[in-house]
Amino acid sequence: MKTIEIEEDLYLYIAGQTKHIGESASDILRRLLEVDASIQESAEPEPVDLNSQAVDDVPPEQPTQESSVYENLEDVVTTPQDPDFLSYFNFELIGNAGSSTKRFLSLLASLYTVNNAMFAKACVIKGSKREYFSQDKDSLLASGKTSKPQAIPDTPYWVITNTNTARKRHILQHVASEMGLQESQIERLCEAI
Amino acid sequence: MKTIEIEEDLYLYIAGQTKHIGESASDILRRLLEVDASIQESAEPEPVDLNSQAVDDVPPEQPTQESSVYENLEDVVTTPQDPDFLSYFNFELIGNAGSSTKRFLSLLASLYTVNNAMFAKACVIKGSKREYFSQDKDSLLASGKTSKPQAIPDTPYWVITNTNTARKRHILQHVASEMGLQESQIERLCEAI
DNA sequence: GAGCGGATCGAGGGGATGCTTC
DNA sequence: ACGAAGCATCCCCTCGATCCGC
Repeated sequence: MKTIEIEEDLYLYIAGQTKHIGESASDILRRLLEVDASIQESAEPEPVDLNSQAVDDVPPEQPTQESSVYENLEDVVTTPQDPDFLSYFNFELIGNAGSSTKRFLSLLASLYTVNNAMFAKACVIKGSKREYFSQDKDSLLASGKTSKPQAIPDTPYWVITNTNTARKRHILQHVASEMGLQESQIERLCEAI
Repeated sequence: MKTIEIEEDLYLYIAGQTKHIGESASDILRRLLEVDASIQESAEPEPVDLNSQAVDDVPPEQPTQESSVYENLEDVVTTPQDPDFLSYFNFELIGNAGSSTKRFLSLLASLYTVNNAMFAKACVIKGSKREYFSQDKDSLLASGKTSKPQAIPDTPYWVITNTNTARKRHILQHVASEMGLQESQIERLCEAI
C-alpha cells in the first residue's frame, strides 16, 4: 500500500464515484482509470516519484483491509450495511409530521445525516425537465415552473416538492437505492412517507 | 489535502502517467480523470469526452490499408483494431440511461468520439425513404413524416429515432460494421441498446 | 413568489405493432 | 400472391404543474 495526497475536491469526487459499499480507493480508481490488477507490471515510464507531495510511507495506523474511502470522511455516521441502519431513523418523529411533504423532507434529512457523502452521490436525479435536488434553490426554480423547492432540514440541499405522493416515493426510493439500502429497508422508508 | 491509500501497482501506474516534472498526484489524476479544479459535487464522468486521455494511448499503427487513410487525421483517437477498443465505452453509464432510445444515442456518441472520421464515413445509411443520419435536423425531418430526429449528444449529428428497437440495432450494427469493428464487439454494442 | 399540500389531468416521449411498399 | 423490409400510427407510460381543497 502506498499513500498519496490529493486535494479535497478531487477526494470528494473520487469518493462520489463509489459504486459499492466498502469499495476501496484502489477499486474506484481502477474502475475509473480502467486499470485492472493484472496489467500492473505493464512497462510504464519509470516510477517518477509522485513528487514531494506524495507520502511514501504508510503510517500503520490505517486499517488496510477495509480502507473504504469513506472512513476518512469525518462526516460518516454509518453505512447501509449497518444492521442498525434503520435505528438512525426516528420514525416516530417522522410519522408525526403533518403531511407527506414534511415526512418526505425528514426522511431525506435522515438519509443525509446517516451518510452525507453517499447522499451527495445518490441525489443526482432529475425528471424529464426538472432538477430534483440541488444545493441551490434557484437552480431548482429555474428548471421547472412551479416545482416548489424546499430546503431539506439541517442539510445544504433543496428538493422539489410539487409532486404527487407516488413521485415522492419514487424519488426517495431512488436515493435510498443509490445509497445501497436493502430492498426491505427502502420499502420501510417509502411506506413512511 | 486528503490522504488516500492505494495499492502499489496502481501507485506505479499513476506515477507512470506523469507528464511534467513536479506534477502532483492531484494534477495527474485530474488529467486522467478529466476533472478540473472547478468540479461541482454532482459532476459525473462524461462518457464520450475521451479525447484527451485516449490520444496518449493510440497504439502503434496497424499495417492495414484503412488505417493509412486515417492516420494523418488529427482527430483519430483509436481504431477498432485496438484490442482495448471497447474500453472506451462507458457501458455502465450507457446502461443507466432510461430508454433504448437514450442508449442508442449514447452508443452512437461513443462511436463518434472514438473516431469521428470513421464515424462520418460509416453513418451514410438510409432506409427506403428516410434519411437516418444527418448534421441537419431539418433534412431528416424532410425525408420522413414522423421520424423524430434527435441530436446525438456532443456530436454534430442527428439520427432518426422513431423506429422499433430492432431497427435501432440494425442501424448501430451497420455503423459499427462500417467502422470495422469485430463481430463480437458489434454484438456487444447491439446488446447494450 | 409566498398559503400549502398534492391529486388530477394534460403534454410528450418511447417504441411495438400493423400497414405499406417493393 | 407472398414475403421481407421499412415506415409511422397510435397506445402507453412517465412526468409536469395546474388547480382545487383545506
